[in-house]
Amino acid sequence: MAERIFIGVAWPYANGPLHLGHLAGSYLPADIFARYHRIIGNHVLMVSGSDQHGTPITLRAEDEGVEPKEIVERFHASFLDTWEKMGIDFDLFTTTGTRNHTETVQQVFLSLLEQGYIYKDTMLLPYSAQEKRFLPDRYVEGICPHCGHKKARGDQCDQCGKTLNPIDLIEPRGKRDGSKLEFRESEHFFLKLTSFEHSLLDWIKRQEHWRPNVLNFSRRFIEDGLKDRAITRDIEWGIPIPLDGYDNKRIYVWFEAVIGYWSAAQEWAKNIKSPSSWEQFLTDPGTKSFYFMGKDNIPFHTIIWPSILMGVGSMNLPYDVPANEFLNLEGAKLSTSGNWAIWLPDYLENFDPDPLRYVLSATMPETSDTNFSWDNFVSRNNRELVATYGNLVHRVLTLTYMHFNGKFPSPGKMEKDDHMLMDMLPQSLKQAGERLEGCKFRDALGVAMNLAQSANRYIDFMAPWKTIKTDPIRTATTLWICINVISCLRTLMYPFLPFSSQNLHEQLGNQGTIQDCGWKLDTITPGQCFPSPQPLFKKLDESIADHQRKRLEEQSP
RNA sequence: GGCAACGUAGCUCAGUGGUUAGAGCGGGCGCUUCAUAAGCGCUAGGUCACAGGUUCAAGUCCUGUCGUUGCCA
Repeated sequence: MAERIFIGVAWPYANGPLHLGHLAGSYLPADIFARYHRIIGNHVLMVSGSDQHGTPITLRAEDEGVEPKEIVERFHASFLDTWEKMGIDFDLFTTTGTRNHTETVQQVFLSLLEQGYIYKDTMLLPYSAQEKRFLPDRYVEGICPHCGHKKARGDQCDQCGKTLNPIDLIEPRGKRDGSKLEFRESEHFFLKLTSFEHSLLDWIKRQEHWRPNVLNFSRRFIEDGLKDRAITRDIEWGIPIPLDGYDNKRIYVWFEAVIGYWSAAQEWAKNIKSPSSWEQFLTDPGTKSFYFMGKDNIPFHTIIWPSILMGVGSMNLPYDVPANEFLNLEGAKLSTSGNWAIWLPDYLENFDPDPLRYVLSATMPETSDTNFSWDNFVSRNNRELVATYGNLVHRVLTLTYMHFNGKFPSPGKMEKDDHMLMDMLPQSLKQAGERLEGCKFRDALGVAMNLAQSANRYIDFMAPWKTIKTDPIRTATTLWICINVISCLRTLMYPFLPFSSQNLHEQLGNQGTIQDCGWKLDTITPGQCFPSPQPLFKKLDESIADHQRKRLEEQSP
């Protein structure tokens, strides 16, 4: 029976283009997972959207002298383009800038307020008499109390790396005009996380299928004692508080963005003209929900979002939160501000999507931080994608095309070696399926590559290019089996390599989409025609690695 | 500074307390010629960060040190 699977993916800030870290950490694993569930016949709803609020966006807008709206529209368009070219197939990728999202957030806010899960209190905040307003943490500058750095920001010191509050700074000043700041009381709304402590802990202790890092981190986080957190700020760019008298304040992003999962599901339901169908995905206890993100985002999905859901009531809590660790680049941390990143729009101008999907899947930071290097990219493309998988397909299809006139042959009597390889096909589908369901993506890809290798061994041993001279029936059997392997690989690789799998699907003489074929072996029909074979992947010259690495070093200051 | 993790072959990464620690790539040697000079076999390569401890048995569990990462103060 078909299951329902809800997939929420972290919302990227619309203040710059997407890079490799976004893809490896969140969007690629989510897409692989979604494609697998769709091809086995489950009902999938995968949503996300661009996060249009938050100070990084207002800062960039001020730097460029434009309205925040202009920034977010530019990058939202860029995101949509990247998803399409990269093959990240959302059911909906919306934004936090929709009226629907504002209404949903405000309803949740009021619901929690009525139930006493949100309350009012005052905080001491930096106030600029010059600008006549409270300043966000990042607009405050001063001397770091730890290392004496003169230009520490209100949220963090870049020299010693410590996180700060504006009130910690010595001689705090406004970042833009350098004016002296005072601290004034400001009224704000707080989310009463303390009231969810017990139910959260009970719930988390039962999530034994979670990744150890996610589970341990979340459990300790709660056991150390939760603190109520302010969910409003003195800013003008964001979602208004749905009460009179708070015109200069907005709901803060970390509360509002996670509610996007809900508003996106509603928007999707409206789009398909079935406005209540979101409920099946978010409230039906039979639906499993998965949230994909990087490790920096864990507490928002294992503590804050579940608290909101518990507070609202009758909502599904996350079934799994398979957060990834981080991807490094050429041995160093990715840095957006330092321009140490591979930007996806730039990548896509020079390369195909599947090689990157392959390399990132093979080195996905599932259990610890991993490293991406251009050397490794070129090497894995050439040695694994092209040589092991692509070349297997090409050698089998060209041999068959040559000797059997572009038609699949009829097999003769099957021997022991034939059965051994054929038996691997359903086994591989089963094994890879289990690993995909458990979010072990590297392992699942390994199952597919292992099958390709076994087929290479088999064809070498059988040497159909020799037997064709003496035993056409033996040759027909060998190639018929190899084509079945290829047909199976087309399915196994589909979640990882959707473009080349569809290509192979067509090279095998099929119509329609591979997704409609299901997660099973389509045994080859003898006599079926197929077109003249074309290589699935391009071999890359090794100088490309040097060239790209130099480009990276030059772009980084 | 507190919490959570990570540290394994030249490189990228696996490894549930239980033989002699694995895979792929790269290196060396050989075979093959259908295929994008692709494929296959054999082989070398390790103080499992370091130091203690628990155990019949530790890469795995515990303590400390060093290094890296994330969250928090």
